[in-house]
Amino acid sequence: MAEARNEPVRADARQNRARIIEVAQKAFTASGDVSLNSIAKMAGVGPGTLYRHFPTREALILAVYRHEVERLAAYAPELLEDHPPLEALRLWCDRLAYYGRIKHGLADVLHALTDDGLAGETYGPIIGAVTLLLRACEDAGDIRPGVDPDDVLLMLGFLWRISPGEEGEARAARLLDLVVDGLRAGAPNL
Amino acid sequence: MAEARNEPVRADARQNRARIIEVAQKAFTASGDVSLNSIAKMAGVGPGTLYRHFPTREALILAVYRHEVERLAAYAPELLEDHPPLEALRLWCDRLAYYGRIKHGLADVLHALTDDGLAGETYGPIIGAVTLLLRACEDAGDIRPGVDPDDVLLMLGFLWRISPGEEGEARAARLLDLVVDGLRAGAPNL
DNA sequence: TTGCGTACCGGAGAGCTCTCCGGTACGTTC
DNA sequence: GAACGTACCGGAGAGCTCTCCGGTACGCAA
Repeated sequence: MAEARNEPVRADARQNRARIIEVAQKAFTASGDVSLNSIAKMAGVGPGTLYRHFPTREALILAVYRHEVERLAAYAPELLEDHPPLEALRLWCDRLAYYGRIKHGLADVLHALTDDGLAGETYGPIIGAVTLLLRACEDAGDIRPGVDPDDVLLMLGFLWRISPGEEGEARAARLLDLVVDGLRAGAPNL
Repeated sequence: MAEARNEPVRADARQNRARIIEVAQKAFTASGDVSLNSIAKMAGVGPGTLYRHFPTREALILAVYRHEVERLAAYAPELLEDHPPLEALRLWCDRLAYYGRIKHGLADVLHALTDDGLAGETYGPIIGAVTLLLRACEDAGDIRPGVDPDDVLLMLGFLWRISPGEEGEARAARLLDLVVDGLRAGAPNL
């Protein structure tokens, strides 16, 4: 169970690694078939550097994916500091939706990787984030008690199936309103 | 159900296609990561020709695989013409074993393709071949009646797990003797 | 601060994938 | 058998992947 993430020792190496991931994220979401060469150039490093950090294309994609998940999970506590719980929940869902639509573009590549322990690595942090938000909402009395994080994610499953674009944005927002409204404390049913 | 195999119209094109498959088969079984360039060169055609017939590496591998299966299935009736049924069965099993060990080398690549309707395309012809051989043996009274082709293939499953090489050959032959002996008419048990 | 060991950088380059297109020769028609 | 349309060939080449290695500068110790 030793979490063997290969974080470099030297500061410049860590910076390079982070910059590559950042650039790769934008590049990959724009189009799936970007050359690793061009990503290296955009990140201001040589091909050799990129390939030392990420030996294969898959490795880079995986790193981007992991990074996204981590940021998404870390976003929940940040939101709770600056917003009332229910609003934080709603904002977080917006971002989850955005993330879902983005990931949709990478789905082809990602699909080949899901054999690994990727699913667990993904849903763990995400469920943690949802749990945190729900508990805050419950404590504030904003939503009905006893809402299960898993249920929320289940309901939010549709976000993954909305394709990116102008229209998708609007549609996701509309459906999210419905879901969040349904969770509210004053909601009629049940 | 329209079998849309893209057989070329012109004779030279068909020859080229066949030669490429033949060369690719040898090349792939020798090592999985042969360059398509070198295969084209070995087949005496330009890269352009190879890529027109097989747009991607996967397509070529798939074609090789299909070709092998077809030849294996066609081998059964050939054997029955030249040999007594039980001997034919045994010879066919030898070849199945050989094929199984070869395919073992391609397993990595093949694994990614098994999502398609490949399984059906494989086992259909193979089961047909086994059925043919078993019926001939039954008619000749060489084996006990009521042997199911599926059962035979099931028993022969171990062939796929024997790795290629000198030692593997001998081992496969020994185990095959056991199985075929078990099928015989005069066998004691049951 | 200076000096040292080494982790790390990044460009040159070999080799591959895949495309484009002028030329060739196959099959057909008369 | 001769002439024609086109299916097909195959090499040149652009661009990519991945490696190797001399050089750089980071972290550390004194």
